[in-house]
Amino acid sequence: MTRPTPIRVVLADDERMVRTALRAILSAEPDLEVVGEAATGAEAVSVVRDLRPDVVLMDVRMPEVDGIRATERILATLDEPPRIVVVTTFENDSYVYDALRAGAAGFLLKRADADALVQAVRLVARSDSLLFPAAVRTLATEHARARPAPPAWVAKLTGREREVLQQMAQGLTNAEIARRMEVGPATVKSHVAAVLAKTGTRDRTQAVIAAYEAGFLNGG
Amino acid sequence: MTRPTPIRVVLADDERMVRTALRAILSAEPDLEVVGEAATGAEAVSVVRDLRPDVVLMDVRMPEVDGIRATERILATLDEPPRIVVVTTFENDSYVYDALRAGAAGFLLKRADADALVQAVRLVARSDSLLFPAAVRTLATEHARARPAPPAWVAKLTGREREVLQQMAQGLTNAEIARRMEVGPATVKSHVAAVLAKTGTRDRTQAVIAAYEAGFLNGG
DNA sequence: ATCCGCCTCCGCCGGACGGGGGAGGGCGGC
DNA sequence: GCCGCCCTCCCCCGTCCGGCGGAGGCGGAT
Repeated sequence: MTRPTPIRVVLADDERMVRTALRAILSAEPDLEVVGEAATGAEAVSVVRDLRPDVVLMDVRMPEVDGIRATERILATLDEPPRIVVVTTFENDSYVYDALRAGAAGFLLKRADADALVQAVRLVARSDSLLFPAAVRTLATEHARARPAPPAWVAKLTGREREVLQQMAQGLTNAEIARRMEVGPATVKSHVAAVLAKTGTRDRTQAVIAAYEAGFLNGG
Repeated sequence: MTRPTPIRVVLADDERMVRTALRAILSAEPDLEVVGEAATGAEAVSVVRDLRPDVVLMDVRMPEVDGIRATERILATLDEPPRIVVVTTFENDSYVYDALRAGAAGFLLKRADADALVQAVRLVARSDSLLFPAAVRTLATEHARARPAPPAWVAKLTGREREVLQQMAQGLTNAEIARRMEVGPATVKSHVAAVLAKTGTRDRTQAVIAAYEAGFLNGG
């Protein structure tokens, strides 16, 4: 169960104190060995290239090149890249998502206790697991809807116009919408006309398309 | 470093062999204790309610109530719920996403080795970390476009009909489509009629909606 | 050789749609 | 009080749309 060769770790963080602390924690474990350190992203890339560690603990915030970019570069240029664990201070950091995209094997908070840190390193070193804090659940459940900026017209619609557009997007005719909203067909026509004007579209089909692409629908 | 009370684990899997294997692996560790087992999702909920374990290893596929639903129920009903690790056989399982949504603390593959299993249990037991295999990266980067199975009508459309539907989804009129495709307006009308028939819709707006919801568009 | 599916077009018709212009009432702000 | 916004509804009219039925050509399958 004890492995012959220890897990080789590189630390990348611009603060010396952090590196020292991490080294102290990891060195206490017989199966872990800190083989190198880096204070910038650029340095991290070259150090990793030279030392070929099994795991890298990578701070997100670093001079010159940040941890995310350094991660991308390492994974893109090395044949058998190390597992990279991205480390940050704040949980709600948007870096969580960036780290995922960059190909990081894990994401750790600096406030994680020593125990969790050590186990995280061991885990990523030899399994294909990813390791992320609770924040990713938010991203996943909110469907990570990276809204590309909702078009201006959305705010300009009145309440009734919104309702009408919703129904249009269900494929209903004006008459059907009128029945559902318990108003006259002429009223619906007015609202539809207003929607077309504000969305800059010429017919209901284009308006529905605009609604879809604006992410205007509730539970799309 | 050794904790006074062991981590209490409950196993939920409908196959006895799997439970036995898991129990064997976990029992070999002095700091882990398997306190109960369940063969169905419903049983899992009640067992967990009674025994209050620290960690639950939950199979996705189980009779009566599947692992995902069982997870939801446990997390919804208990005040201090255990960390739940969802276990499955296939990595590309859509269950990965469901597990995230349900609030699972981790996701493990049955082919994971004993070492990874044990460490995963230890990790989730006392940190707020989530643990997921590489599959989540795909979900995250592909923006988790959970295709709900492309409707049958997609395959039934002829080449021309597809083209026409694409243009319809751009908000073009029949005349415009005719010009772009360099055919007569009557031809386009025929294709549109065919599209409406095959999609089971009554007008172009509904057809476009169907196209959007089917993920029919190229780079939507 | 025949059949069938696909693409191409035709005419006719009723209904839905969208543009234009207008009108009355309610409600809040200046 | 008056103005402005919103919601409600009205008429007219031209256009687009979709349903109906039909037709010819072309190519692959049997």
